Amino acid sequence: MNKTSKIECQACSSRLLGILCNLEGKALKECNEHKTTNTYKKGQTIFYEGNQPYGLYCIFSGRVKLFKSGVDGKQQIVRIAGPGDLLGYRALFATEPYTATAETLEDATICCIDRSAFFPRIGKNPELALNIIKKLAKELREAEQLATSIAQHSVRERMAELLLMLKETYGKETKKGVMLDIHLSREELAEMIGITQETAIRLLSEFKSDGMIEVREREITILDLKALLDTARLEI
Amino acid sequence: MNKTSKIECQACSSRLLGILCNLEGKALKECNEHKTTNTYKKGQTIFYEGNQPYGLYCIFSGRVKLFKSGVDGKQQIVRIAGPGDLLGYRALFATEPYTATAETLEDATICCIDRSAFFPRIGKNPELALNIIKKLAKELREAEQLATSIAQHSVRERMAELLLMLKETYGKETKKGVMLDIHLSREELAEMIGITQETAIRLLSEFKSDGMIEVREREITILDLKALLDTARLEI
DNA sequence: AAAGAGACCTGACGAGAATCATGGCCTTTC
DNA sequence: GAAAGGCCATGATTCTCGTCAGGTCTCTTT
Repeated sequence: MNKTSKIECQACSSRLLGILCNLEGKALKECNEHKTTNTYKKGQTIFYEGNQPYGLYCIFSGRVKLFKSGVDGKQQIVRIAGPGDLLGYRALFATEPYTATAETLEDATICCIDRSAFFPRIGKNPELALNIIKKLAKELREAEQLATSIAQHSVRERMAELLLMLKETYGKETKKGVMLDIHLSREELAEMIGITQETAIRLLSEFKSDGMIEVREREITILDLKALLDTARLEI
Repeated sequence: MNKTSKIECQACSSRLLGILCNLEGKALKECNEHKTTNTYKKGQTIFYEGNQPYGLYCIFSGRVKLFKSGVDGKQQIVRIAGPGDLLGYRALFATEPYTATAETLEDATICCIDRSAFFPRIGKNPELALNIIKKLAKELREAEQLATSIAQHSVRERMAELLLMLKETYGKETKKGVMLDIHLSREELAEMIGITQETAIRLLSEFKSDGMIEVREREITILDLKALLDTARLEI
């Protein structure tokens, strides 16, 4: 992690993507004054599960995975965040320690806003409060969906679901099909849906030989969307 | 479901337990004027997954389970709510349809506040907004915890965890140990942790013969807390 | 009293997925 | 250039837990 020249909130295009999109004027200036900008290499940890939050992280560039560690070192990825997303706000608002570890999936630039500069803003800015509420509501739905999926679906169904979910956020149309523009290892894919690395590899091989996807290195392209939807057994 | 004589928010002791605890004066009066009070028999449905929310439910008495239905009718209970808790606010704020079905576990009295009377309040009342944020943050943590638990822990560990979790909210100290003051069927216990009814029954029998718990009908008493903690393999 | 429904309990069996083990390929490091 | 380590791949084996099937008990209905 390195401190770099500060990114100015006022001119930050990433900010407009996330919760802080409605901040302006004085509020924005104040945020800007109470923050530092850091760069991280791929694989670096931003904060650890169990630590006390002392600030709010706002991603300028790069992607970050949030995961919980189990007893035997096994990890469960609960969320992937990108530009404009905030990190650690759940813990901050619940005034609890972090319940997950944040680690960069790629080289990243991330700002850290001092908690004392941010917290009081919520009361003064209804739009900000509503944005936070909406974001939390969305993440709650997704978390409940994940739990239900792990509990009720087979590993094959879950892998198909995962690819479809990744497509929503990272899908890029190409001539062949929809390419997933995010590089995750087989192990990380596995950790998102609570299966082992070996099983994930086997499933991807199956999907590949079934002609549903194409895999080159870590780049996955969905060739047959309909077959994948059938495999996921999702209604609609 | 029956309409009954309205419960006055101003005099409602259950309200103080939940998100609406800070409401007062004019705001409270307005809420009170735009709501109806209904009574439900045990096992009745309050709202269905997929429906559009048109109001906010506030529990006066009784307990409610929220669950998602899977493809083959299998249910996943995502939360249990009681007096003072709000229902359906996640969907309301995310402006989505309900993502779970709400059904009473006991006879219950529940008020329904018109959405148009509640929504604008958030902007005007920072404490209310902060309460909602905190509640969502807490539920998000619990949902992520559930997903991780189902993904990483054995059924035996999960059942021990579940009993410990129920103890936090519903535990009543008795001479023998801590009695869980909530009546759930074996199937409902199973649906909370993503296992089958048969497995749940087997596990409870095991726990009983190991002397960790005592079971009389649907009343479970924890006799050996330490053993249960060991079984759950939770790090304190 | 008989019949039916619903919750609880137990046993046998087998599929699904984890675990263990091994090898290949590629990149990094010395 | 050899060694080491990370990631991917595949086979063999193990075992957890779901499925199926049958049975008891209680309570309600006819």
